[in-house]
This record gives sequence, structure tokens and C-alpha cells, in this order.
Amino acid sequence: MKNFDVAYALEEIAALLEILGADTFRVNAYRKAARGVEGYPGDVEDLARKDALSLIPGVGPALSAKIREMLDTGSIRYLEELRKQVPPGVLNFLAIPGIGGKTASILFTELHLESIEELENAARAGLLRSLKGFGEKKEAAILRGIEAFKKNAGRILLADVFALAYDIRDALNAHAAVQAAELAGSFRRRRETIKDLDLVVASDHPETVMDYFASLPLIAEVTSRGDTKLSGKSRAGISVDLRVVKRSEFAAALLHLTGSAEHNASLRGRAKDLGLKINEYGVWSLDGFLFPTEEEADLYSLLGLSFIPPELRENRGEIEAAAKDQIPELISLSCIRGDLHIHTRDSDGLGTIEQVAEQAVRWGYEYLAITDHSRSLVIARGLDAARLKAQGERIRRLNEEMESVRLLCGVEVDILPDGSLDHPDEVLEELDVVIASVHSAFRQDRQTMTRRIIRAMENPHVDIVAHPTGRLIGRRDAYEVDIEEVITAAKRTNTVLEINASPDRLDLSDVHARMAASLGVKIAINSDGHSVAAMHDMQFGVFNARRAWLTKEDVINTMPLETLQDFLANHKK
DNA sequence: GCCGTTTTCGGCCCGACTGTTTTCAGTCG
Repeated sequence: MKNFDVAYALEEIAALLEILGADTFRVNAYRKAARGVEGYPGDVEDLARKDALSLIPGVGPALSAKIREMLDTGSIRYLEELRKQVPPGVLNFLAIPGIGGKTASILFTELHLESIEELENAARAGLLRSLKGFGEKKEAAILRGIEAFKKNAGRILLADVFALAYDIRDALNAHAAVQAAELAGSFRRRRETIKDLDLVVASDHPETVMDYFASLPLIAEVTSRGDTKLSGKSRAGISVDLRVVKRSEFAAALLHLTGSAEHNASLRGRAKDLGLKINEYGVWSLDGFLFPTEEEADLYSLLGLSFIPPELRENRGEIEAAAKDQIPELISLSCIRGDLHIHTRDSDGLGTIEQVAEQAVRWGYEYLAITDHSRSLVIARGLDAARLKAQGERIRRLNEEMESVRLLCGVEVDILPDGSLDHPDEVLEELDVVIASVHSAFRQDRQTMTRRIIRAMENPHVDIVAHPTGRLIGRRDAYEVDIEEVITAAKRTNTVLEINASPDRLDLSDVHARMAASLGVKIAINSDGHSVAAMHDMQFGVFNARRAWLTKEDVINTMPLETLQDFLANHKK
């Protein structure tokens, strides 16, 4: 049972209670506990065994009992009871923009609508406008919400909005009435997926700025507009929110709009405890004095906190750490001295060894590991021992020509279904870097897959396990694997775990990478680039590492070349 | 349902915008 499963059950209880019209604070209590469980860096089952579930923020005696019931029996009777009262389709209403608990409840109790399809038919037939508190506009808004839900059910990858986000920000910054413009929201927190873009602008002329924003070719339509806030849609269909504030309010607005909502809620609670108030305009005394603030750090400081980097603002312990001045110095892209997972056209990459090496030189990397696939991965033209040996000779010759970057001979060797490796030890021991990973038999059961990966880690030549859960964000779930057990085995066998920087992998995830590093497992952040261009993905891996609270010391490819070579030669001994 | 260097009961984060309303509820972030 994963933390995620427990969190999901608690979230479902919250949603059901909301639809059934339960007390809002009770609903929020379940939501808060769900987030606490999901964000908890350790294993909830461990906590349960130690009878310490209440260490999770928001979990008290009643929820401890329900979580324990879930862990023991696989379900929660209370949840089962609630499910009997609300048809499953009604829960989906909450995913439609514009519909919250109240509306969902009315649609179900008054019109007995039980699915999105029924809701859509009712709205088209004009049945909704007769309900109390509803009208034609709300009916139309619900229909638009259903369209948006169908079209854009999932979130979009961070990498897929990157260029658009900075184009919009730069366009705003170019306008004379704009004193400052910044991206906020989950984009600034570098979440792996994004629902919409948030921008904050400092200006004395909000009307002018909003007119200008609406006229940008990047913006297709404006969906709502008030005095200081505008919502629109980009040509690509992504929602974009703009907020215009005075220069003196910019830092507070940036903090507020960066979120997360949970982080903000905690800050407001802390302000209250200190006899202050914080909102999007700044920090206030109770008698209405607004403290002047230049930058976000000033607001944190007024609350007795050191600065918290956006990537940590998820209410996962960062406020407590900041109160003790214990926010770690997070890793940054400039700490990365090389990439340890690169494919070339020898297997399924696009670039030649020379081309990826040249890119490494341009970036000032000290080293680059060539790690093409092994023979079993026929679809990728995986290398057999003879081709691997020939490739190694070419790499050694290149190393004699190039001074500024060191190419390392490596392989991404398949972990076969039984946990053995796709090359014999005699081949592996000749290499500088051995990465092992799963590319086949994804449907093994949890125990088989877990044993399979652990067996690979027990091989003395395996340095790194790549993309340990196999997930493809938005496309394929992780295979069944006990990642906590894999992490424990990585510690025991001194095997490095990868944060695969490919934007649709980010595997390990932030939560798992934090778990691994907190146990002392070393991490490698690798692009897994299959082209020169894809080597740029390194930055997304670093974002993920920052969200995992990692420092330079946690990550092996921040080491200088000689230190790294020494590490690779000795860590499995 | 949770939580406490004011509290073990009575609070629980704050504001913009929309739509349906004549003063506010619902949604969203």
C-alpha cells in the first residue's frame, strides 16, 4: 500500500462529504490529511507500525484509525458507506471547471443527474436554469466547463509550456507601462505538470496592461476580466491568468500567486499566530499597518522565516525548516558537471558521439557518459558485446583528441525479466559507468518486479538504476514496484538511483527522490538524451531535484571528474 | 476532523470575480 493510495482514499472521502453537504471544515480536514499523507516523505505503513500516524500534519485520532483500517484491510468502511450514497459519476462533476461541491450536490439531489453525459444533456435541454441560484449564464458556463474537461482533462507537461510562458512574460516586460513582470503559480514552483500559467505585473496602469495583454497574438481569448485580474486562453488552449498590482505590492502578490495554496494557508496561519495578517497585498499588523516589502524575502522575514525557494512551497515541512533557518542550499543547474546517461545513433539516439561531445564542450561539462542500449533491446538497435567494444575504442580515441571534456564508456544495460543483466560481468567490468534499467515485461507483479530490480542492484558492476519506476507522465503509469524497498536496497548495495530528467519521466519523482536522499542514497540527474537537443532536458531534472530538497552533495554528477571516477571505481566495494 | 506558549472548546486563510441577486453564494487559486 502506497502513501498515494491512502491519500487518494482520504481525498475521495472529502469529495463525497462535500457533495453530501457536510461541514466545510470537516471536508477540509480530510483534504489536509490527504495532502499530508501524499507529501509525507517516508512510508505511511512504517508510521502506522510505530503507532505514529499523528506525526503527519492534519492527522488526528479519527483519521489515524481510518488510515490504519485502510492499511490493514485495503479499504475504509466509512468510505464504502459514503460511496453508497453518491453515484460514482457525480464525483466527476467536481473535475469540471466552475462546478464545486455545492453545485454538484444540487445537480444530483434536485435533478438526479448521475454522469457528465446526463449533465450535458440536461444543460443543453435548458433544465438547469430553473434551479434556484442558477441562470442561463451559469448553464452556459457549465457547458463550457464540460467542453474544457473533455478537451483538456489532463495537465500539460512543464516542458511543453516553457517557451510560451517566457514569451508571454517577455512580451509584458517590453511594454512601457510594465515595471516588472514575473511568472508565478505551479510553473514557478516547477511542478512536473501545469494546469495554467499565472503572471504578476507591477504597473500603475492596470487597464493599459490588461488591454495590451489581451491584444497579444499569443492570447486567443479573454474569459474573465476585472479591475486588476484577467483570465484568458493562449492559442494552444492553455489558461493564462494575469494579475496587475502596484509596485509596492509586487512581492506580496508574487508570493501569493506562486502558492501553493497550502503553503499560503500555512503562512496565513503563522501570521495569525504572530498577531499579524498576510494577504496578497502584504503583511499587516492587526491595527491595519502595512509593512513595506521590496521582495519575497522581506515578507518571509516579517513572519520569522528565512527565504523559501518556490520549488519547496508545497507545505511539506518547508515552513518549519525556514523557522529554524534550516532550508537547505538547493542544487542548481550550474552545479552539474556532466551527464551520465546519453544515447547516440549507435543505438536509438540521433546524434553521433562527436556531436553530443561537442555539445558537452559548449556547456562546459567536464564529462559525458555514452550509455547506449544493450543487445536485447532490438527495437533500439541495442549493442552486443562486440559493438560495445568497438564503440569503446572509438571513445578512447576521441578522448585523446579532446581536452576539455572526458567521455566515459558506459552502457544502459537491460534488466532482464529474471533480474539478470543483458551483458555478462566480463563485459560490464570493462566499463566506466553501468546503468541498469527495465525496458521489458512491465506487467510483472509487484513482488517479481521489486526482486528483479533489487537483484540487478546486487550486481557489483551496476552503478546506477535508471528511471526506477518506469512511469511516463500522462501516458503510462509506473510499473508495479515497491519503490520504498528498492530505495532501501539501493542504500544497502550502494547503488545510485537516477532522476531521469526527461520531462515526461522525472523518475524518481520529487517525493521518492527526497525519500532516497534522506536515507543517504546517492542520486544521478541524467538527461537520458536521445539527441543533442534533448541534452537540454537536464534542467527539468534539476528542477525535480530541487523539489526533492536535494543539495549538491546528494548528486554524483556534481563531482569533479577525478572525484567521480574515484567514486564509480569504489562505491560498490 | 484537527488543534492549542492566549484556548481541550471554538475556532478553523484570504480576496477577486461571476452570476444571480438587490446583499450574497459559489468557485477558484
